[in-house]
Amino acid sequence: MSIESRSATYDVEALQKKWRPVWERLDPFRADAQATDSEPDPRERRYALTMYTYPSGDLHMGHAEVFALHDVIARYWFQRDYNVLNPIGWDSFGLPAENAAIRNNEHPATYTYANIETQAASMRRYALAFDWSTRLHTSDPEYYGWQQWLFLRFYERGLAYRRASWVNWCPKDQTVLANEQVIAGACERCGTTVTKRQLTQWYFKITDYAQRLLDDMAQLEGHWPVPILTAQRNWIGRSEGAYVDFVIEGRGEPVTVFTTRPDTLFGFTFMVVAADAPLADELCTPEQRPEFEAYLEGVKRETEIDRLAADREKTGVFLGVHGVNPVTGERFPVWAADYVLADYGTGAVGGAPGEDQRDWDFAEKYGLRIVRTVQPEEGFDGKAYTGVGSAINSANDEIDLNGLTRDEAIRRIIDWLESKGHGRRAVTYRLRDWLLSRQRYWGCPIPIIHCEACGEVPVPEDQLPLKLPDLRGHDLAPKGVSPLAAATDWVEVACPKCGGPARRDSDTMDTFVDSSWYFLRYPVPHYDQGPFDVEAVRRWMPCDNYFGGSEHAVLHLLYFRFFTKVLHDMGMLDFVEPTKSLINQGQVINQGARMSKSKGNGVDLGEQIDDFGVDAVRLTMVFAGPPSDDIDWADVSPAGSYRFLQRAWRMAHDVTSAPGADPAAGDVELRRFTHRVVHEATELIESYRFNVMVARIMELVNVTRKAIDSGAGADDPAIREAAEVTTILLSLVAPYTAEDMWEGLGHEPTVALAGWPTADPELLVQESVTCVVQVQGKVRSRLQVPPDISDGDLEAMALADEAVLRIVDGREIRKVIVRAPTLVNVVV
RNA sequence: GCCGGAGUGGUGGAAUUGGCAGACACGCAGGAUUUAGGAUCCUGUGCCCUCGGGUGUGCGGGUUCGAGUCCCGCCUCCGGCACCA
Repeated sequence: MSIESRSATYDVEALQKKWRPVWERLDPFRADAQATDSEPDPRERRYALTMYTYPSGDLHMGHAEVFALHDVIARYWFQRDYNVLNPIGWDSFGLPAENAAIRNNEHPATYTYANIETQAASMRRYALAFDWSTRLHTSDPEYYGWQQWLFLRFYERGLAYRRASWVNWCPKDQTVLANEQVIAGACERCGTTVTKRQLTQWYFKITDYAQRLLDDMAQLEGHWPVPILTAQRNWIGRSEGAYVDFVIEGRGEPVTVFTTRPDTLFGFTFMVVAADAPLADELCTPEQRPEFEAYLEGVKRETEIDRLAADREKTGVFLGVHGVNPVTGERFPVWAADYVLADYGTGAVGGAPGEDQRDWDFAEKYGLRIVRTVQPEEGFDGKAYTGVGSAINSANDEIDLNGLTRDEAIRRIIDWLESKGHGRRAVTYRLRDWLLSRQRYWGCPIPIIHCEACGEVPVPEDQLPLKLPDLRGHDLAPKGVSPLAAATDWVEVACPKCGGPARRDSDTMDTFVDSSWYFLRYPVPHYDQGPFDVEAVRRWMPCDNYFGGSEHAVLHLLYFRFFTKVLHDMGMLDFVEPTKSLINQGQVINQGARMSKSKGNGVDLGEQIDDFGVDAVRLTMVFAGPPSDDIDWADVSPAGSYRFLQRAWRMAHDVTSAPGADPAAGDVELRRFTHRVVHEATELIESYRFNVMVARIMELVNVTRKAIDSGAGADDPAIREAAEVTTILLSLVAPYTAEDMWEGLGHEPTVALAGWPTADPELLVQESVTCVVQVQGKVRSRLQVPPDISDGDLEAMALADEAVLRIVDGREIRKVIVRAPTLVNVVV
C-alpha cells in the first residue's frame, strides 16, 4: 500500500525494508545483563517477560496481539532509559512436534527447529524489541540437562516421588495427564474423553506448598488479575474442619475421616469409603466380597465424563462391617460408594444425611437412618439442611452442643475430640500432586535408573545432560509406553550403584516442567555452572511484568509459582513469587467466534501484515480495547489504523523548523496540549491503558494538523515539539513509522532510544478552565474561569448567569454547591 | 450449586477519590476534490421531539445538591470449581 500526498509518500513496505537492517546493525535492545555489583550499571533494571512460544507453525494473530502489547511496556522502559531485560525463547519440547514427526516420518527436532527459525524471522519482521542474545530453547540439551539436575534436587528433598495410583489417561495421545490438563473430563490438548488407569508415575509434591501458594497471593493482590487469583484459590481448595477417628469392629486401627462439619457428628449414621480406595478392599468381609467386587468393576469402567454427569444417582455397596460413633456410642454400617473420592482427605467420609444432600440421597436410597442435628429454619421443607441454625439432638453425658451456632459447636466438638483422642483440627486441600511423567518421546528424559537390587538410582551428575537418543527410524507412534523403552541400547544400563543390570526410566517430563523455570535462565542463558546464574537472577528478578494468556491460570501460572518457592527453599532465590505483575491478554477472535478451519473464519497474520503493514496491525491490536479484552477482528479496523499512521507520518514530514528549535518560542496553546498528552500518556502506560494512550496520541496528531494548516503554521517550533512527542509516543506501537518520522524530523536512529519526554509542570497549569453550572443537577451553562477562582466569586458568577436566571425564574434558591473551579450546582 | 468478573450509541470502547456520559476510533450520512476510488479533506452522527426542551449507562428500589460510579434486591452474559465430605 502506498499513498501519494502533497508533500511525500508514505510507503509501509519500503519503511519496513529500510529500517530493519538499520536496527539489526544498531542492536538497540541488549540488556546490560553482566553488570555486577562491583561494576554497576547505574540505571534502574526492568525485567519484561512474555510467555515464550510453542513452535508449531508460524506466528498467528494471538501472538501478534500479546507481543504488540508486551512490546509497548518493554519499549516504554527502554525509552525511560532503564536497563531492560526483554528476552524470548521457545517451549520446544511437546506433543505437536512429535505428532507432526510421526505424520511426516521425520525427526521432531527437524520440525521444531525449522519452526523456531520461521517464528524468529517473523518476530524480527514484527519489530519486537527482544534481546536476541538471551534466546533459549528447552529442547536443547544444555537446557534440559539442567532441568534433570533440578529434578534430582527435588528428588533429594522428597518433592519428586513415584507412586502407583489411578491416573488420567488420554487414549488418543496415549499418555497420562496431570489433573490440571483435564478440562471437563477431556484431554486439554486433543479433547478426547479421559479415562482412568492404574499406573506407577512420577509426581511433584506440590501439595506440600498448598498453603504457601495461598498465603503468598497476598503479594500478588492488586497486581495479578482477579480471575487468576480466584481460579488458583478454587483450585487449591482449602477446607477447614477435623479428622475424626472411628473404631471399626474387628479392626485394630480406627478409620479416620475428614469433615468440615464436625458439629453434625451426632448425626453421623453411617460411613462411606471410596470404592476404589485400598481401604474398601481391606474392610470388606468375605460374605460381601462378591457383591463388592462386581460393584468395583462397574466403577472402574466409567469414564470421567460419566462420573461427572450431573444428577447421577448415587450407588454403593455394604461392606459387611460396622463402626461406632464416639459421641452417640451407636453402631453404624460401613459402605463403599463411588461418590467418595479415594484421593481426597482419607478416602472415607462420615455420612451425615441430615446436613449433607449427598449423604441424604445415599441414605434415602439404601434405607439408612437420618438424624437432624441442626434445626432448620421456619418453613424449610427440603431434605438435607445446609443452612445456618442451632444444634439439636447433639448431647451426651459429656458434651452438649444443643442450641449452639455452627461455628461455636464446631469449636466445642473439636476441643472435645482432641481432649478424648478421638480426632483433631485439620485442614485439607483439593489440590493434588502434580503428575509429571509422560509416555512420549519428545521431552526431557527423567534422570532415574531402575535397578532390581538398588531400586531408584539417580543418574550421576557427571552424566548430565542425559540426552534423548536419536530414535531416527524408530516408530514414535504412541503405544502406551514411552517410545524410549524400545531404544534398548539407551534404556539398558549398568546400575551406577552396584554395576548390575538396570533400566533407565523411559518416561519424559511434562513440558510444563520446562516452562516452570525458563525465566530464571534468561539473564545468563548459556550458564554452565548451574541451571541459572544465581547472582544475575538476584539482580534481575522477580520479573516486573509478565504478559500471557489466562488459559494457564491453574497450569503454568501455578507451577512456576511452585518452582519459585522450592528454589527459594533450596537457597537459590531470594524471592518467593516469580513476577510482581501479571497481565492476561484477551484472545483474537473473528465474527464472534474463535478462529477455526471448520468455521472458515481464520485470519492470517502474514496476510494482514502484507495488506496493512506491521505497524497498522500492531496499532490495531493495541487500540482495540483494554489488553485483557478479546479482540473481534471483524469489529476493528486495520485500515483505519493505517490511515492514522499515514496522517501522523505526514504531519511529521510537514514540519519545517530546524531540529533543536527552541519550543519555548512556540505557540503556547499547542504546547499546553502537547505537555498534557505527555503527562497523561505516562500514567496511561503505567496503568496498562494502552488503548487510551493511543487515543491521546490521535488527539495530538489531530490538534497538530490543525495548527499546521490553520494555526501556528508549519515553521512554529511548538509544531516540531508536538511532532517529536508524537513520534516518540508512537514508537512504542508503530516502530517503523516512528523511525521514519524521526528521520524526517532530522534525527539519527533510533527513535526507540530517543528518551521519554517529560511534561513541563508550568505548561500543565490551565490558563482558564470550564466550569459547569447546574440547576437541580442539570447542566444549564458553562463559564470560562481562572483555575484559582474563589468559591465566592464563582458562586456570584454562576448566579448572575443568564441561563441560570432563566431556569431559576425567581424561585427561592435553597442551596448552592460550589466546587471551584469546575462545578456549581444551584438547588431551588 | 459454590467462587469470581462484567453489562455504556449501529460497532470497538472512554469517563478509577461520586461532579459536563459517549473521549478516540470504526461505521453511516451529506459535502469538497478527483478520469476513477477500498484515496484525501471538511461537516454531521445516543434516542425522542415541533425551534425549546425531554430523555438516556441491563431491571427495580435507595443514599446524595449530584450516581455509569456507592448501598439493597433482581435479570443476563462470561470465566473458575463442581459428589472435594
